[in-house]
Amino acid sequence: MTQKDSPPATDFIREIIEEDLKTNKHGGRVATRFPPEPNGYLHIGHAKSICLNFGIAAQYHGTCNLRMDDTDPSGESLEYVESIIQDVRWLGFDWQDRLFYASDYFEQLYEFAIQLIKKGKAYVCSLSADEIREYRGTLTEPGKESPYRNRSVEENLDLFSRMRAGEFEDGAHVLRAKIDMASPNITMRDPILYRIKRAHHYRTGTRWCIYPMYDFAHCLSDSIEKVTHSICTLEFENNRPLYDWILDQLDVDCHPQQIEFARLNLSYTILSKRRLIELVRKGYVTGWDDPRMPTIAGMRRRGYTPEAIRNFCVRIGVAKNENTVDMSLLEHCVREDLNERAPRVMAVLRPLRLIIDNYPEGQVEEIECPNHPQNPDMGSRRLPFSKVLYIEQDDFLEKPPKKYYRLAPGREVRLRYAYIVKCVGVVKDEKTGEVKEVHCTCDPETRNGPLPDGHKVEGVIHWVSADHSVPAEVRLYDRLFRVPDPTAERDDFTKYLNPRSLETLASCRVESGLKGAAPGSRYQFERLGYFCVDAKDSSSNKLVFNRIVSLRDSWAKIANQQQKNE
RNA sequence: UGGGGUGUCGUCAAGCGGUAAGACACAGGUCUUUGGAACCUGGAUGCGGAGGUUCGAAUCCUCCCACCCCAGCCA
Repeated sequence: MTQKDSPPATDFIREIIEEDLKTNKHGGRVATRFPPEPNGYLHIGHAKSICLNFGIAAQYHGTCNLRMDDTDPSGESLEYVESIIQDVRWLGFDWQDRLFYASDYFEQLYEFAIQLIKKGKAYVCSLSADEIREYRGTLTEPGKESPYRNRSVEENLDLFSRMRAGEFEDGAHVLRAKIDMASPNITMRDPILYRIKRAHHYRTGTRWCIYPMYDFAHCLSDSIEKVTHSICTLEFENNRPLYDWILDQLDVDCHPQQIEFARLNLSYTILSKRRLIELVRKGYVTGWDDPRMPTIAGMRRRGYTPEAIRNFCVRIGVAKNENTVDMSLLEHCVREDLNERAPRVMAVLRPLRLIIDNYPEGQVEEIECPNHPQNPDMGSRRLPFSKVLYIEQDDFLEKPPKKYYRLAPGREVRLRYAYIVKCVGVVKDEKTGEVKEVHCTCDPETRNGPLPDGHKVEGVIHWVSADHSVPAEVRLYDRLFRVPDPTAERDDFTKYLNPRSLETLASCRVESGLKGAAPGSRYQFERLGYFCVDAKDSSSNKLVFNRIVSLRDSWAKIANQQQKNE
């Protein structure tokens, strides 16, 4: 972690841990774990959990394990494992040699199941899936006991070992805990512990045809790893009695405490694995690392920094309230970080030729430009200035509205770090009326200094020398969805996809120094926003930049209001 | 109509019986060679509602209301 990360705020989980430390509940030990299922990529919601678990471990001098919760072979894969490892590491966390897999515990878990059977606390049930559902009862009605509930220990042992041996069809039997079919908590109505599933597991291959369920595997995995605080999300609150029940029946020397917190929701995006997979599979995005995705991989490619994401996770807090955090807070954290560290650079996204009529043809001056106006330590560079420049199309308007103080006929504007120029003419396309060129004169006295008579120019615009700049493609990314909560209505969330979430600008011009920029490096394009060299598509022949986030644009706000008032 | 949770500013979120932190967003302003950044100011007489206890309640009690989760051989 860097120093600029805010100090970890306290929260109810840390309070519990501090209390436990005070009472020496776990011998002063703090051990957490982050247990993703490798069936999808990690997203910003996982980042909250990662920061919580690893953050707590670091803060209290404990440990945090990375554990693949891979108990359901369907959908799990090595690709996901590798992405998870990469993402957690990229976020800045280290589990040293404690990368674990629930699938590594299959043998132990099986033994625990035997123990349960021997204690008369589990039985093999031969009801069909439909029957089990019927027997389970409803929210308001108690369930019925399975006719197989009172099989003898011997029979259960025999059946269970034959389940493992592959003697039965998928679904023919399950192992169930013998708890209470009348429990008001449905989780406790003889929950299924093991199912027969002939599926290839990405790690254990075909060694197993029975797989433990989450409730059975999770608490025991925690216990095996000697976790002290098992932090999970709210939807598992109903499962906590079962978590405790299983550990209470078995002969284990570690009984972790499960604590639940509210998962993160973010406006203008979705954070459900199922839906993210749908976006990828149906091609709404280019992949898990599409820069519009709320995945760690997507945000990394977009140019977000781990520091910004960690800081965001600190600032959103940890509590039990259902919450939807404003996307603007994430964007704020990204700007805050990048403002400090991104070197400034000149880039013109939508070029408009600006010709300085009174500037000598062929003359080139070197203009000294600081790489960061507030931080001289970041040095400076020299930018070529010449008669023909490119400026931003937005920075010239023939009929400027009120409060517009950029270039317009007869108006003056400062070319950043260079001269003040005055617009003396416009060349338009005869047919379309489109402005093709802007002609200006410049006052040689004003080079990078105040006007001689002291009067100031309000507008400052960025520029690039036509002959000395290089072409680039810039991808302008915006929010993935056009509404704050795409899943609010029951209908298809994809209809709320923002059609303008990506705009590709193919003929941008950037200062030539950017030619050798390393993939992933981040810059502020002056007055526009923060951009990074796309790690996948950019090359020395074809520069490709991603817009990470725009600068706050108070002119856009004014212009918007003016439009509304009309 | 069962059980488990949660309700404090637009959004997060502190508060733990002594008189409503902070952040983002928003609105004004200062400054400015980024309409950026930075800085300043403004906002809940109010804590889901109604009662009660108390000198004193967001904090304790009672009742009510709203929302979320649970009926996968998913996690």
